[in-house]
Amino acid sequence: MSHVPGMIQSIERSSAVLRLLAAGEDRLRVKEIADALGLPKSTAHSILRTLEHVGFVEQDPRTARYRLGRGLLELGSAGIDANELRGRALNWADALAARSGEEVRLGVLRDGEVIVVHHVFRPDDSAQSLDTGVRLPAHATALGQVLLAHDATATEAAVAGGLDAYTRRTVTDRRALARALAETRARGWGLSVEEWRPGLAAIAAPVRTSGGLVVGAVGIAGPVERLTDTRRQARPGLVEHVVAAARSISRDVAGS
Amino acid sequence: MSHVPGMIQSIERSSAVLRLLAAGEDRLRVKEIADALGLPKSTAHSILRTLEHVGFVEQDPRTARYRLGRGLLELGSAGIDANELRGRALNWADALAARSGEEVRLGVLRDGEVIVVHHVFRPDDSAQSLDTGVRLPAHATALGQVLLAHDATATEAAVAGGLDAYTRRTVTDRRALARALAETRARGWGLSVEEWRPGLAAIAAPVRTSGGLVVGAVGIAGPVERLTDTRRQARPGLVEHVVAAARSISRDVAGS
DNA sequence: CGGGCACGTGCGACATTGTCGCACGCGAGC
DNA sequence: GCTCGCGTGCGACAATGTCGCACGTGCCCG
Repeated sequence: MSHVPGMIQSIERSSAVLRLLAAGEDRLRVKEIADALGLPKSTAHSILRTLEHVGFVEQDPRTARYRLGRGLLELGSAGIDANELRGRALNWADALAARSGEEVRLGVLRDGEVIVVHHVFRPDDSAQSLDTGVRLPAHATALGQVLLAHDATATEAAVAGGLDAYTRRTVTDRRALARALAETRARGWGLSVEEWRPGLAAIAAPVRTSGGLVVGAVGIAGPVERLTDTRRQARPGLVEHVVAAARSISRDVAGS
Repeated sequence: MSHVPGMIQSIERSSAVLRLLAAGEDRLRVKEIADALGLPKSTAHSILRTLEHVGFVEQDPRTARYRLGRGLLELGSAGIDANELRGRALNWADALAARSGEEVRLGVLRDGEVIVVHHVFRPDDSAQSLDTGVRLPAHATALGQVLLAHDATATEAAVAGGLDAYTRRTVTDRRALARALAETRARGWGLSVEEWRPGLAAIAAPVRTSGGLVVGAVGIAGPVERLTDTRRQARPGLVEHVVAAARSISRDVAGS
């Protein structure tokens, strides 16, 4: 563990810990980190405890292994919060509802659930209730699947907490969820067909910062027969509207 | 400046400095950082000097202002390096060359330039030279513009270092470059028409980690009349191939 | 089932290190 | 030219980081 006189040794050591965790795919234990850096176990533990406290490192309670924390990863994005996200998304969400003819939701991931931070009614006069502030299960909704697709930590927590069934089509199997999330990442948008409510489908796409981090998702929801074709695949025109709206919001967020 | 007993105070302070620099768009001076955190100027300076030494902070020598450093931003990309990126991209790049009928390049941003880490020849028998290892100007190439579009620090450095003209169509104006990069971000791929070499055009798309960070770009290059239509816009079929290849590579990177 | 071992955690003594006042040089503004 | 504000670095010393040790937990093996 190299130290240059005149530099603050404990800060040098903490940066070495962060680099070590970033360099490998495996999570590491206190002992492994201490050995790798040539530090006594107690010293390494003190550093990790502090890094955990400031959010730069996270420890899996089951395995006691450490990895980089969300607080560090978020340093690359300009700390955009839910209020700012809504402010940036307002007009685009209205436009999306008008174009798609469906209701629109904007959501963020908090404590393993989707929080709806903005909701636009379907443009017709049907009976609708305002959803803003509502929490939705991440694994059973298109918004949630888009957000989970780019947040491995939250996905693990969701799987560990159990994947509840809301309909007989809800994805409740860990491997099936992983497949759905991989597909969502690959095509750039998510689809949920009767996983949350019978008869309802939803399409969602990620909102990103200029650094590319996913900080929210925007989507439409409506009856299955309107959102999907006879093979229960998303209708391309609607996908295009959702993806375009997500991009527009992302552009606004990036300019902030 | 809050301190919790039992935590290493100097590490807490260094994390507060990093968060402060991440929170605002402006670079900050020693004095401003010290005042914002309620620390004596000398203490703040010691922390910044160490953070600079470990690469987590950089100081502009002309203005003495500090910003987050590349060493910190690279921690978020899970230490994926150029070799691993090439390994993940090999087969997809071959497939892209076959589908598009054009040559393919995979690039990463290093020291303000694009380094070609992988190059696939055009499937015909025309004369071609291997480009692997070559450095290309970031602002004048589609690969580079995609990478700059997601790296504000590198963009500023490029602008500060001067935007050289390679053809009469190269973007050399700061504002024009910002517009091109915003457009690249918004549509999810980049286009360069005779900006690097007369008669040549290129289309590129970003390769991302599972967290959404852009760690490379993949693209095709060929004669203008083949890559663009009569209005010098990218041909949609080719865009589709490039974007699909970037997604496939991203999926492989995310699974690593 | 019991014992041994490895590990993570936390306490506390004390040596070392981080803190921070001060001085100086530089640049900008008047 | 003078003044002021700032960044930088030196060095005294108080505070803090270091780290050995003890303990509890979980796992493995006989």
